[in-house]
Formats: sequence, structure tokens, C-alpha cells
Amino acid sequence: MGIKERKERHREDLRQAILDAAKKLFMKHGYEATTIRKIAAEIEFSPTTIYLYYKDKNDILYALQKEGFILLGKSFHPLMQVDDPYERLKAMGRTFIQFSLENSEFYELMFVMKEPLLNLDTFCVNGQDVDWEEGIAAFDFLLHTVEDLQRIGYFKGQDTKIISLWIWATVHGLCTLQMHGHLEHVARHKLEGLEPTALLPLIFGSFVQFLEKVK
Amino acid sequence: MGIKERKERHREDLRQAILDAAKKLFMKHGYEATTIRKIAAEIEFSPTTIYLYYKDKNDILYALQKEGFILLGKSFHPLMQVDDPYERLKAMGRTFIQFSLENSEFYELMFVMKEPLLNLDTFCVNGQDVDWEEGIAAFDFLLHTVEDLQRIGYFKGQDTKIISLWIWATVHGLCTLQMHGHLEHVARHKLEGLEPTALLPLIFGSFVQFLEKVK
DNA sequence: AAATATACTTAACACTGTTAATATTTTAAA
DNA sequence: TTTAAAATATTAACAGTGTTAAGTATATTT
Repeated sequence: MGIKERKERHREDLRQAILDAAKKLFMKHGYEATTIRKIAAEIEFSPTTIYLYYKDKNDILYALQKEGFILLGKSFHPLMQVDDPYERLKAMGRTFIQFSLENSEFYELMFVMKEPLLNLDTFCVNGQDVDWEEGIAAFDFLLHTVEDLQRIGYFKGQDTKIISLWIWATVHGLCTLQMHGHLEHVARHKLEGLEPTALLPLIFGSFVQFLEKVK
Repeated sequence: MGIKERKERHREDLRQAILDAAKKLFMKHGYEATTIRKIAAEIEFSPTTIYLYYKDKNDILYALQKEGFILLGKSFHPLMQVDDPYERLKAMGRTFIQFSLENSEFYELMFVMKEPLLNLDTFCVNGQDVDWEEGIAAFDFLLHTVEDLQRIGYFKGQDTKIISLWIWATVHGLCTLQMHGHLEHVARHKLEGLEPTALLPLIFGSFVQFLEKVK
């Protein structure tokens, strides 16, 4: 049964080639440029061929989103070596922010846009979603770190998950305000003389300083 | 019905009528439904007529965004009567969150989408932007409240603007995570048994509890 | 060799924002 | 009042978008 396997592999190859083309366009020219027709041109196939490998555009976006989470996971990976949970949390925050700035299109796809998740919802109806593992893994890493922090006296008597979600929301809020130009806008109006890129680190610094206080 | 009546409307009226039609579609069927052609159909004019009153679609979105900020301002207005700055801040947070949930399309337009601001950028180049007043006013209200809090012992030695931005980012982060389904998603995976709508208040409560600690 | 299944493409549909050219109406001047 | 000019609105079209139905080669199986 080698022929069938080869065919199957070929099929998977093309599926991957479509995703790679989409990824290339996405990273190079952003979401706007990632159209079905342009992806098709990139792999030198007809636009309709794509629909033989992906249900629709959201299906591709969802696959791209997964790649984004893998990318974020890779950024987090070295931080697992950091023993001190407080230092680890700080580094996680910085890494997360850096990821959002350097891969803003991916970030939008992962945390801002709701389209890719629409696909996921259908999966969730019939039981539990098998996918989205990477996203959950990243959150688990945060959860684990907060747990470690609680073990050494931080967030006494607080619910680990609630605290984790709160931290996530804070950093996510910072990232989106920055990405969407709101921090820069406020800086121009209220913090003249300060370079706009300096604002985010200042706020994040203030946040971690605050965390230290509640030990 | 009313061809003559229609014709009698003067320029500003029609400009407003376009905005009202856009607002109606926007609130009723969301961003997706707010197309030039549908706005035109709503006011019973040709699609191209709209371009005689608004430069492009972003121009309309920007006008809608301003209406959103006025709406948010109205929600904040009663809170100015709250004397205790801590209670005021809490109420502001709750109001902000409530606004984001009840007017999620507006919220997206005001704080998430970057399209409406692209228009603004051109204004900013030649000097300072005359518009966006309502947005700045809302932030000023927060700034003022944090100032009051510092006067009674909160956030000692911290920069008022940085703290305000941090608070904004936190609440904004919570709103977007909720709106985009991430809180619900995590709740399903990590907090089974808890109804998804209960999560946001829990996190917010945990946040204000922390604020109390750093007095 | 004929029938069938697979892989892919062409053509089209129903949309989108936007513009150029055209027609209509209103206003102002001769 | 008639005529020229200006303002206003419309039609038709362009260049895109995601997506689908129908048709065409190619390869596999009978």
C-alpha cells in the first residue's frame, strides 16, 4: 500500500505548501495581503484548488493561528530554565510584549481577531476541542508560574487561575493599546517629550513593581 | 413618500442622515453589515452620493467612533458625583466593562480597530488634532481620579499618568479577552462548572482587591 | 480498453470600496 | 424670463474579495 501512502503524503505536502504560502504572505505583507487568490498565485495553483485542502479562509487562518502559538511557545521555552518564579514571570511579560511587537500580525490573529475561533466553536460543540493545545499550553505555563509564586508568598489566599487571567489581561491590554496606536496617541497628548516606544516598558515596569509589593 | 421632503434636506442634514443610517446598521447588525451600499439604501440615495459627504468609509467610521466616545462619556457622567475616589474608580471600571459588553461593536471601533485612527493621523501631522476630544476627556477623568486616589494615600510616589495607563490597560485587556471569547474558552478548559459570564467580574474583583492593598 | 475516481481549472456569482462620466436639479447672471 | 453656471445625484464601471458549480484533463481500477 505504498502508493496510497505516497498520495496521502503528497496531499499533506500541498496542504502544507498552502499554509507556508499563506504564512509567507502574512508575515511579509500582513493580513490584508493574505487573500485566497494571492496564496494560489504563490503556489502556482488555481484559487479553487485551495478549497480542496481547506474548508474556507477561516480554516487557513486557524491553521496560521496555531503556528503563531507554536512560535510564542518557542519564545517561552528558554524561560522554563528560570528558577526564580518572580524573575520568570517578569521575563514572560517582557517576552510576550516583545512577541506582540515583532509579530503583530500573528498577535492579532491569535488574540484579537475572532474569525479564526469561529471555526473552533464548531469543534467545541461536539464534545471538547482537540486543537488549541498550544494556546492552552502557554496559559498553563503562566498558571504554573503563578503557582510557584504563591508557594513563596505571593498572592496569598488568591485563586491561581483568577490571578493568572488578571496578569494575562493586563499584559494583553498593554500590547493591544500599543499595537493600535493608543499609547502613542496618549503620549503625544499627555506625555510630550517622551518617545512613544518608551511608554510601554514604563507601564510594564510599574506593573511588576506593584506585583512585588503584594508579596 | 416624500421625494420633495427628501430633497428639502440640506447638506448638514444629509450628512447627519448618513451617519444616523450608518449608526443604525452598525448597532443593529454590526460592522459587517455597515457597507456603503447598505447605508445608501437606508437613506434611499445612490451609494456614490455618500462620497459627496464623506471622504471615504473610514471617514464615516471615524465619525461613528466619535459618537461612541460621546456615549461612553455619558455613561461616565453620573460617576462624577461619586466623592470617594476609590469607589469612583471601581464604578468607572464596572461602567467601562458594562459599556464594552453592551456596545461591543462600538467598543471595537473605539479601542480595537485601527482603521478609524488612520484618518486621524493625517490631522495630527499638521499640528495637533482638534478631534478625539471625547476620548481624551474620558482618559482625563481617569487621570483625575487617580490623582484623587494619590491624595489619600494610594500609589505613593508613582507617576499619575503611568498608573492611569496601567489601569486602563488592565480593564481594556479584560474587556477584549471577554469580547473575543478567550475568557469563555479558558473557562471551559480550566474552570469547568463556572458560568462564563461570571469570570470577568471575578477577575475585576480580584484586581480592585489588589488596588486596595497598595494603599 | 472502458469505466471510474481523483485532481485541478474555468467561469461565474454576489459581494466590497471607490471613481469617472453623465444626468439632473438648483442658483445666479444676463 | 432665458441662459449660463454651479451644485447635487446617479449610472456604469473597475478592481478587488470569498466562494461555488460545472467542466476537463489525468491517473487508477475494473
